[in-house]
Amino acid sequence: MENLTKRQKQAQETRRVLFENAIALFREKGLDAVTVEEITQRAGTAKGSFYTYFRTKSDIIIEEFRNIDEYYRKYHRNLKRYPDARSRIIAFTKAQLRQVRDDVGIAMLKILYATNIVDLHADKILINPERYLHSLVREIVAEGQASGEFRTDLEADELALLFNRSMRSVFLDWAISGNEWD
Amino acid sequence: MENLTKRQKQAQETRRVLFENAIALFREKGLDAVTVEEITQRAGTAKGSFYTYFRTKSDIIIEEFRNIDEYYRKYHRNLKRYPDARSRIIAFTKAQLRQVRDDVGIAMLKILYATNIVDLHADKILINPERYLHSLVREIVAEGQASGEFRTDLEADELALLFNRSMRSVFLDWAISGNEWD
DNA sequence: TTAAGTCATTGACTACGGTCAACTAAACTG
DNA sequence: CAGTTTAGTTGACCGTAGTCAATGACTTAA
Repeated sequence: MENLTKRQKQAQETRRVLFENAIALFREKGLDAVTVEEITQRAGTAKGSFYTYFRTKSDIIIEEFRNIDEYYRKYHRNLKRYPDARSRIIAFTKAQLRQVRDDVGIAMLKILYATNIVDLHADKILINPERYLHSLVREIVAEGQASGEFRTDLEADELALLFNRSMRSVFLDWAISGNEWD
Repeated sequence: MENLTKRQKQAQETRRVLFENAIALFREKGLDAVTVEEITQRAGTAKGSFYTYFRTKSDIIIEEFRNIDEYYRKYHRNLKRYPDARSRIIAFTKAQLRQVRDDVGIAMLKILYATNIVDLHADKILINPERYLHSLVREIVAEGQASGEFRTDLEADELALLFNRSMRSVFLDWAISGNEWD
């Protein structure tokens, strides 16, 4: 962190300022109501600089979302309190629903799904099995299979994929409808 | 159809010509590579006219998709050949997968999902339970419940919703990934 | 027939996302 | 240290989606 040249430090700082102003503005007014020019003005840079650090306006959202795996890492410890795989997966499901509803929010959810669908070059973070989220679910599933709680006619990987896909479908419906909740 | 004034007939014709040229161009080059100006030029109208009849460029896709319920209406008759609800729902699932893969295509699928998520004012055709698709599935489910093939601890409506949501999640993953298929 | 009213049509215009050649200051090099 | 290279920054510029005030052909009513 400290063996950076003055130039690199400044570049990092520019990036940081752009990112933070962008997030703040998006939270205030939503992605569509914020222009890139507005972001760069508030950050005190030129419009072009934004595109030095981010491919598109919605890249900001993807980047913010990437931080969210942190949440799951923390939550992981919590799970040990539950005695069996069944109650763990239920607790996890509830936590995920709560987290998406309250922390991520519908605006960000919409942008995430839309960007992942439309943008050919975006990193497909929603379906990427490298994500911590996936290995966490896979782990619970494998435990459940070992203890005989879950079916074993499918690989743990595959079962975890199906589980995550189900969650995605719930979020998709929520993103489309824009209200109702269970 | 025939008690229209000359003006109304012409308006309808303008709309038709715009729609057909738009669809043709989208099939040739894809939504993003086609400009609205290009569509209106080929249709022999001014750009503004496009927006008299369609709210946005992608509205065309939504309108085209609405015709697709026709497919399910036709398919419905086909289902009587299958003896029980279980084989019917399996046949229907296969038909739907095939139809989306071959007839709808990934490009249109992407636009459909993205528009339904992003556009607040778009009609939410994907999750609208008024669609023929929904009542078809609901019917098969109800039959299966009556014959004891399917669980009855959930309403037929609810089970049909879950079924359709599952299908959507498969299509969503396909739309995001842009390739692999099972 | 004619005058008033309506509404499809038009294209110049705005606004915004994204590009890129020029600029400049920092970083190397000898 | 001066000369050269590198890379972060800039803002004028481009292309396109979507808007809207003006137009005039069609409709209606008298």
